[in-house]
Amino acid sequence: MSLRHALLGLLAEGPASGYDLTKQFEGSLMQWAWHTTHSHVYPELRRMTEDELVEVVATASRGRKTYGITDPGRQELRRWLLADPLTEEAVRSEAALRMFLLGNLEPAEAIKILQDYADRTTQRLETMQAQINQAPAQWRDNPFAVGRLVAERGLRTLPAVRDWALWCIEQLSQAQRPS
Amino acid sequence: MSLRHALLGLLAEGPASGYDLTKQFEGSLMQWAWHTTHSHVYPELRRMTEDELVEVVATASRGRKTYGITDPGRQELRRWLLADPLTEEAVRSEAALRMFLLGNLEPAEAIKILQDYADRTTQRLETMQAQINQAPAQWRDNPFAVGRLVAERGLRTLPAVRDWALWCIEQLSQAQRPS
DNA sequence: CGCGACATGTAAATAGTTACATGATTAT
DNA sequence: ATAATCATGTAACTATTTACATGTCGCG
Repeated sequence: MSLRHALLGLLAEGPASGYDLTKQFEGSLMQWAWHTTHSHVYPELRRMTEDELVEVVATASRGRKTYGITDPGRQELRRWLLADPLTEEAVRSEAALRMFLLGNLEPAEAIKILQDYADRTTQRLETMQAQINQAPAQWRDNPFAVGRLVAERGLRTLPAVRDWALWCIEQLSQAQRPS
Repeated sequence: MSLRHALLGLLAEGPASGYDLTKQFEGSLMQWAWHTTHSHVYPELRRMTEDELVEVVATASRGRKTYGITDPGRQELRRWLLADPLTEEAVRSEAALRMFLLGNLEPAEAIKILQDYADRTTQRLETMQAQINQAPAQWRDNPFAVGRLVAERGLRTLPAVRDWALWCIEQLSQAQRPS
């Protein structure tokens, strides 16, 4: 139930509406840590209100409801952040799965997919770098800022991923497919 | 519905039972590409049989049923592997999410979590390296072997992840937390 | 004969996606 | 006025997890 903690974490920075929170997911969170949609966010906020982890602190036009984190909410966030050492991430990546099964294609087909992947990885890296450069120094120079550390993670892992894809292409080009 | 394709991909290598397939997930697939449990595998195999993507090719003692991929199954696997360029992975990583929200803890607490994470990453890298070294050369030297390319991905991304965690620790140690 | 690994399943609950549905406000 | 964006929700479906449940075979 990590959506709940993601929302608590964002609300710990300050009050926000379901709409705002959804936008934050679409911004950076989605790319690096967690993905969701408004259809899941709204009901979850309602349940969290029932559980008294958040509360409606303001209502505005267009039915906008601003939520704030409560004390029990902060406690729960802290509890979760400090909980058991991250038991190893039950990874679920469609990209990795395809890579796993690439041997089922002809070398030329596999190479094309890897090349696309490498290209898109390079683009993603460039976009990230640009985003970081354009961000206010206040965020860029503050390791406590939400998402700052995770952004750096992208800068450091994407090149490794790209190099891996290029290495794969080399291997597949040289190899004769064994029967 | 990638579990279906994961199963097709594994069955493309040769017939196997639900039990065998679950074990394969617990082995390498789980760590890098996809995670599942037998409770999901068995019903999915039944549905895939109904859809004629796989068929029972043998039954043995203890109720063991060996499944084989059918021609439509191979077609579907191929279709999926060649489908639309991997639209960017809707990431969902509890580890990354915690990192995202680490700013909510005291620096010392955050540093401890990052240090644990770095340590576990190092261990994981060592384990992987050992696994690859111990694997038969037949697998190690064949880029078409199932999981061979993905294993290499681990070797190349884990050091970047570890270095990232260490970098974070440095940042947090130096920084004064802004109000 | 008893234990561990083999082997398969179902049921109940939770989580997540996609499609449907509605309406208000703001800028052009 | 009309389009874009703001803003919220529900419904139906699919996927996933956890717990329950059962029984077999081979080895010591």
